[in-house]
Amino acid sequence: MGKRVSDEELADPGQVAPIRVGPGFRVEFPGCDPAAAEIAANLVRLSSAFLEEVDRRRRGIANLSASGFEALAVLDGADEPLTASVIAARLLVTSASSTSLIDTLARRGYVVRLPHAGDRRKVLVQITDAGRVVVDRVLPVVHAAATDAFEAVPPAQRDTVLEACTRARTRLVELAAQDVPTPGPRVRP
Amino acid sequence: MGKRVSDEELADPGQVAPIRVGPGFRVEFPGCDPAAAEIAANLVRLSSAFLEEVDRRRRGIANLSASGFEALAVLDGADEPLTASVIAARLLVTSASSTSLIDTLARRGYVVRLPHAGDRRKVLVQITDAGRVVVDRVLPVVHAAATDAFEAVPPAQRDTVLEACTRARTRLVELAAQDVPTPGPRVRP
DNA sequence: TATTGTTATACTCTATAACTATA
DNA sequence: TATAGTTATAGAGTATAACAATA
Repeated sequence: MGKRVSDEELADPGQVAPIRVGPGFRVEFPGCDPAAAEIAANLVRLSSAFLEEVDRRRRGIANLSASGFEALAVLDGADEPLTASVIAARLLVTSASSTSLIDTLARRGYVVRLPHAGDRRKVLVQITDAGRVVVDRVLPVVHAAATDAFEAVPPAQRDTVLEACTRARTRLVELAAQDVPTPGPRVRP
Repeated sequence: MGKRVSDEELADPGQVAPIRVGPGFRVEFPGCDPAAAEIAANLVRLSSAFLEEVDRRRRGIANLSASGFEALAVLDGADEPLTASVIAARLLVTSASSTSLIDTLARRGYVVRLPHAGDRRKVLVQITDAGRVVVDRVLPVVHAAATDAFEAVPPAQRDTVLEACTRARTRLVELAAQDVPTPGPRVRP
């Protein structure tokens, strides 16, 4: 039978409303800001909807994961072969994951491994012509999806969104350097 | 040796700047909007940074994937047992993935499977007390992370961000219903 | 000794397809 | 026949740990 789509998936009546939290939020989660929760929920939902659309458009181009496309784009943009560890760092994955990702790309003929002249422990990963063809087809698809999705946002709102994103990311960089805080308990409704 | 962190990860000088596209964008990707590309990049980056922080805070609570936590939250919020297919629909996964997810949750004692009284093909999934304990610990962590990350966004900007998110999501719902467009070619710089 | 990359192990998640038991 | 859920299969991704070659 394979993939089945259940009832709920068809429930969207064409109207998209902002995700809001209920009126009991402040009581249920003392010390938490309902407006912040709403911003977070809406941003995450939007990001995943956008990535889904990108993925849908990308599907026909090559059978690669998001990381696979990203690695190719990084290699194409670098204009020179990169070591496995540099790729791992750019993609924020472990060296082991990087190895398996490069394995996949090499198996498909999108990259080749070259010995590093100066340091024979290192491996240089070079994008092939076939890999460049994939990048040339993928990047326009991604940017077209962005254009289609965000041209609905008026220019006046764009700077505000960019600034808000930057503020929040700045805060997240700080938070990541701190210990995990213990939040107050949930007060069940 | 295990997980190693490479040089580049330490490269952040404490300053977070908006992600911008280069001046050659319009030439390289004809018909695409550089401002849209910037919005998209910044939103996706922010969303993933936020989810990473949530994941970091969530790690100590239970050894579950994001889908695992989400499924528990859905079951907790529903206030009644849900069928496997309803869970699959809420989480936007296939019925097969739902089965394996429920397997994992059941193995850990966070849910139990019950027979459905009316329709013996169906399986009801019920959250256990142990599962509720996990939800009670996870939700405050998520909302605290949102509060910490987004309190840096001034209230005046919040409504704008929410509105922009909703506009873009509306557009993405429309796009998802259309055929994948063929974008113009990339003009290599 | 430290570092680079690979391998080994184990688990999760994904998708598709076939299968069962019901309806 | 159609539906609900499971199982089978195959692939990709994750993390941790151990390892060989090289520095």
